[in-house]
Amino acid sequence: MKDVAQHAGVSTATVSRVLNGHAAPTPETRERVLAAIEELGYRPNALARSLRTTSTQTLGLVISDLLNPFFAEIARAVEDEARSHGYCVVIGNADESAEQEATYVRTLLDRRVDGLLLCPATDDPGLVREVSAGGVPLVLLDRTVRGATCPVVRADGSEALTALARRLVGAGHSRIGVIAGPPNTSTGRERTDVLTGSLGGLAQVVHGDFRQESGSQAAAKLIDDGVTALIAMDNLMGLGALGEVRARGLRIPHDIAFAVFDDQPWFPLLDPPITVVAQPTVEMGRAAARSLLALVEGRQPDDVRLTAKLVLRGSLGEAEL
Amino acid sequence: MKDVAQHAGVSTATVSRVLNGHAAPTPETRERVLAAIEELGYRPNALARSLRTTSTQTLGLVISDLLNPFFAEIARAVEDEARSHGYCVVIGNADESAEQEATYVRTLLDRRVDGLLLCPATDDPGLVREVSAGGVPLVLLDRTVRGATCPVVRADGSEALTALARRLVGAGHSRIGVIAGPPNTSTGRERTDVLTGSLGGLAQVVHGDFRQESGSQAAAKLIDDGVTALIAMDNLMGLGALGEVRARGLRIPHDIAFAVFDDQPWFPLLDPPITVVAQPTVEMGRAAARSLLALVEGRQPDDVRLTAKLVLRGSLGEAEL
DNA sequence: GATAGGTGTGTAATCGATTAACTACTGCTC
DNA sequence: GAGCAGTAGTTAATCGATTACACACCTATC
Repeated sequence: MKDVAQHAGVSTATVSRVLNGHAAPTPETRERVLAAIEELGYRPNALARSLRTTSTQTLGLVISDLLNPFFAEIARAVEDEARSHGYCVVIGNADESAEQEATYVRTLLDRRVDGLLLCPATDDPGLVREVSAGGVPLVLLDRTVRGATCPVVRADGSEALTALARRLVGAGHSRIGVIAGPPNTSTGRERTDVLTGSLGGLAQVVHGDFRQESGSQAAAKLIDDGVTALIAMDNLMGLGALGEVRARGLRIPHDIAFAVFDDQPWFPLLDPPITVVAQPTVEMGRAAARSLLALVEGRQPDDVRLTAKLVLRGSLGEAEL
Repeated sequence: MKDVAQHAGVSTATVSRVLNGHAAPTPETRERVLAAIEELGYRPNALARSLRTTSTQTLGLVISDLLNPFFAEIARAVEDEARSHGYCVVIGNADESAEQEATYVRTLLDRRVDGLLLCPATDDPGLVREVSAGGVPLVLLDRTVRGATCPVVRADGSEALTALARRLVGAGHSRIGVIAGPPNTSTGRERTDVLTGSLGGLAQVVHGDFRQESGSQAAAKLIDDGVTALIAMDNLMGLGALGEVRARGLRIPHDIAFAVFDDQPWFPLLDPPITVVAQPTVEMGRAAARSLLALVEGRQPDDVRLTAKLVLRGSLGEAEL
């Protein structure tokens, strides 16, 4: 910057003003400065700028698993929305580990992100409190924590799950296997509660960890127990469960009815196509980014609750008639 | 930091020394400083530190599309490897747009990432030159550019593709549809060249853009042209093509043979499971991160060329016998 | 007991921007 | 022509760390 100033025969203050479109400079001075910048190929140092202004134009996003297409899609949407507002997104991968999550959150805070988007790995409010105490804008995404005091953006699957349950019961299923998420995550617990609630005593629950492997194990156990329907509470566990079903040569929906919470582009390609509860992932991501940006700008956004929809495709068999 | 120093009755220099495990401080002083840090909940400002040290402990990763599981997996691997070396990764989404790619690269440079990992959207070397001119360590990933002078990490699919071609020809296919990537990307061109080379005049090529939609369109055109086999050059176009095949009620492999470059966890679940050329994505990501870190540390890593493998699963029909 | 060599800390410059406060100049009014 | 307003640009403090250099003190040595 000093070089540019010298080159243009002005002070660094003037260069800075030109750069930031500030009040003062004469068109003529402006030209000179811009020419010098061009000539020297000068680019301002964002670190120095941020240090001075205490704004990094950066949002942090900590998610559980980038490999999970659900989160990848969310990340993509967040990034899109943020960029359109001139913000960058730094993504942190927590790997469903509370410890790694905390590490990442702290790293991002150390780097002075302007705001933080968090898909908490557990419903323990400790980390959330820590962030709030630091005065950094925080929005929770997809999952919440106990006694959260910050805005939350999530999908509500109750209606869709209730409808799904009603159909299965109506079609005469009496042993229904639920591959649930971890009970210490809000989504894991809530979805399962809704489902078991509307299934009465017909539900048989096995908890997984939102990963493929746990899905196949849970499916194996439930099939051994003689369930006639399987519902996986997230797409990765669904993938695992599907593998197990195939491995045993069971036909969907003839031998077993099947549904997954969370849609994927390849579900319609299966034979039969898989019935799902589809979450509005892109909208969730965008809404979360918008809420966070509002918070960063000093406004107080409301919680956002988008509704998930039941998409019938045939894998439930006669329950869909 | 000043507060901590005051609290511990020392100077900021001493605090800094304690923080960085430097030579000097007495165990006793150390204790006092650490206690003060603890008490005040002090966390150092990474921006200030980076400004001073000119090291951000951050790598930049610019990829074409986070929604493409291939890149998501790579991103994940890069992040993993980087973290294990104490580095953060900032991910930028270029959306297969050269312009957005350039914007992102510049943003990352402005933020003084210690190194940059790039999956170039086109094979135009302009951007790469710009980065190199800035003296920032750069490694290309998956794709290269014309006359690249920096290390490149990629998968070599020639052998697998040649084997695939031989099988199809051997099984008597005489019109083979190739859904190719954009000709202005190195992967798009190379894979197609290898394939058409070994297919002699039997190949019929339609170019897509590595997205699902272009895959279905290309498939439609090729099927209309009467091909008896389809090969998609990336998983998203494969997804699109598969949709088109299904929509027309064609059976694989009976009516049409099918293969995809790039494996996905759900390919084995299709009926029949899809034959693929599997790239070692995780290894690519890790290798790229390692190469970049080597470069950052002043060493000169070699290019890395990992081999992709043909995985036969049944979607080629008699070509697999 | 003066000198040299070590050790542990403090002082202050520095990284590269932003910006409040100030100065210098121009032009206008009475 | 003195006074005032307004404009364009400069000077220097500041953000929060790191670190070269200086300093004070202690111990060995001759």
